[in-house]
Amino acid sequence: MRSKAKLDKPEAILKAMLTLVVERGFHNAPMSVLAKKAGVSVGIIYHYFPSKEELITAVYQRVRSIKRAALLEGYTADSDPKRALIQVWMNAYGFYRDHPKETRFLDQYESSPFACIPSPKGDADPIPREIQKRFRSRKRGGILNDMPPEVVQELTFGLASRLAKKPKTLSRAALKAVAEKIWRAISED
Amino acid sequence: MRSKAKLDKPEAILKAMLTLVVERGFHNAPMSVLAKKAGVSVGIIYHYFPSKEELITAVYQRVRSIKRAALLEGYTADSDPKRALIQVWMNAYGFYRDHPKETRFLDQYESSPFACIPSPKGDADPIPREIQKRFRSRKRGGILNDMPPEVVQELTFGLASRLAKKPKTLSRAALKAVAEKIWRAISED
Amino acid sequence: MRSKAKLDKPEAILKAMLTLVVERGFHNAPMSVLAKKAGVSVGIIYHYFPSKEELITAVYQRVRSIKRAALLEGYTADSDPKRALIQVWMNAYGFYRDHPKETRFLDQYESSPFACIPSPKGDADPIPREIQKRFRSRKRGGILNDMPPEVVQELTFGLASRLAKKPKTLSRAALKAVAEKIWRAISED
Amino acid sequence: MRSKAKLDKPEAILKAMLTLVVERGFHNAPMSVLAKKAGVSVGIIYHYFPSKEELITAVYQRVRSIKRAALLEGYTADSDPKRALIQVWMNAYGFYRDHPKETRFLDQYESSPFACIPSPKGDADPIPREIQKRFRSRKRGGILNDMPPEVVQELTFGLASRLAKKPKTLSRAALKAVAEKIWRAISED
DNA sequence: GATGAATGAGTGTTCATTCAT
DNA sequence: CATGAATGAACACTCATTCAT
Repeated sequence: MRSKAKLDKPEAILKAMLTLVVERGFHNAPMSVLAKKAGVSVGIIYHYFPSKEELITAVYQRVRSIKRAALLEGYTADSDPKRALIQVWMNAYGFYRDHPKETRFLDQYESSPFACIPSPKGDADPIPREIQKRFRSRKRGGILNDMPPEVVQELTFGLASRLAKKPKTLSRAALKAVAEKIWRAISED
Repeated sequence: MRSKAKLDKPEAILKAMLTLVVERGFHNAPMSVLAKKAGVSVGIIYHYFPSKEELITAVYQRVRSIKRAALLEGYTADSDPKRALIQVWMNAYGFYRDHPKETRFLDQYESSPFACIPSPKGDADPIPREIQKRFRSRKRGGILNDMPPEVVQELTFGLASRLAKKPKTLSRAALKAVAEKIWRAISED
Repeated sequence: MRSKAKLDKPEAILKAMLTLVVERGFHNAPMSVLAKKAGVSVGIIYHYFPSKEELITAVYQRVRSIKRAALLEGYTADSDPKRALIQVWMNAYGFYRDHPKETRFLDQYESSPFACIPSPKGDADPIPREIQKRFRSRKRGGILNDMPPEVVQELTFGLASRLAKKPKTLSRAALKAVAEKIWRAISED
Repeated sequence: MRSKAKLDKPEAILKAMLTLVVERGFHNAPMSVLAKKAGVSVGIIYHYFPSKEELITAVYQRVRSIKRAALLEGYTADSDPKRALIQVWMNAYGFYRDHPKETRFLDQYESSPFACIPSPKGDADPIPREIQKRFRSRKRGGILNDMPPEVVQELTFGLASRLAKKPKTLSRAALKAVAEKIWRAISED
């Protein structure tokens, strides 16, 4: 049994690429630098990932799934809708706040011509189905008012994402206050 | 008097670069391709712009100033605040809707590590001073409630920008309705 | 008027590649070495040739056309058939003897998996039409006996090519003698 | 006793390399692909062969000895010279016809700069001594006319080799006819 | 014997930039 | 002003070879 911690190379490579892209952009992230940063040889990167492009896509998918998990933390289907919404909203803000690298990476990836084709069905930032179903307009069996769903999504997750990127950190109280306002805007007629 | 306005080469270069970057990303926008697209020689580009990087920065600044003008269209300092806000809000949505290339360029530029150092003071999407002054919390001599200014900005321009990028175009009526909600959220206590 | 001899770069590149391939083989003929040998930069090679593969193909086509011209030197349609054949035969031997590099290149190219697809119609070593027509079996309006045309071609050009590659140079007399034998073999019944 | 003759790994490696080189050329025949094709690991190849180059040389030597055996099949020292020659000639044609991969390999190997140094004395396609001795000019104690031995070899084995590569298969009768002509050319004065 | 992860020098190719014309 | 041939450092990627297991 090796106690050598068995450096997980693909893992190290993904992490190093995330950092590198955030620091220097897709271009300016040469494989040679990546290798050095990850503490591996150039060759081995190609053992685990078929190309730079696919490696970056892999980073993207990894980050997305981490994010998804973070958003849903503590969420239960049976809780009070308002509480649930606020919970997820705070999760979102927290994620972006606590994972600036992941956030910057997502932004960069999603606003580059890369991302256009590969994710045709999923939204760029999809709320998992279950939540989507619940937070619908009353007309359609949900609990919200008639605002278009795009607007709702932007008022919630989109807003959390953008606020989290601002240099100023909002206090827990301020966040709650905003969340309340948002809740009113999307639930009251 | 030459009517060949086409001979404005710097102009042609800037336009071509905008398109190229949107289509192919910063990388994958070689100067040789740019030259062809702009109908000029490679050499002349360097006559007008000292480097690729500065050329891209020039495109960025151009686009920003166009955008700024668009946002303020029809705005007058003496109009009713609510009307004014809604006016600007609609301008913003309209700009993003009608200038998808410019919008994509801005996104790409601002989420790339490029932008980090050069514009340290200016916000990524600043509302011109005059407006900023007016739309402040009542506490600070403005007309809004106590929400932090970042939140206000995101609820207005940020929201307009994100909605404009969605595939679905919102009707004038829907937009108005959203604008009303937003107004309430940022002005009522 | 430049007396600088205006080094013809594509020309220099083709020549250098011919030599390089003969000396070291397709593999082991790196573009960097080629550039040095041709006295140009790596980049300029790609200005004139889209890829290494196409460059090699260009060398091939060039060599083939030089060879063709050499084979036909001194040939006239109205001369005595036997004299004509012997003339061309001697030309062939002479070409291979005097152009060992070109010969080696052709061999290497034509026996590599490269060549398989690109020249589907032309034979690997086609005698120009006009000659082909003339040297046919009597049955088909020519002057030769019934040997299959493949055999005839191999007994003439093929043989010349192989003999020319042997280390020993054959005397003019010996060549004539062989040519006579061949003539008999393909013309007498 | 294991009937799994397949376990002969060196054998499998040699065979796989032969095929690989024919299909893709010396370059483009990576060891990793070879390993997969031969059903072995990369490491084990280096257990049996010191390097790629020596492995290819081993393939070459193997093919040559197979070919030699094929050429001599049915040959006996005491048979009629003309019959013997025709026999060997037909063997040669048959070998090339029936072993296209081996033939292509030999061609490729012998026309590459590989082959130049290692086999300086042996001809590219040597007739075993015994036969060489027999088929000499009468002057030198043999049975042929005065043609240089290179010519004789090319008129016999060389010709067979080239004809066998042509797409058209020659009938047994046609082959016999050609063989007769050749016999005359090299034996009659 | 046997494996295949790991290495890193080497390859073909691109592209920002320069400069003779 | 204007051109585009020319440069060469830098890049993504390959592959013969090694070696810990």
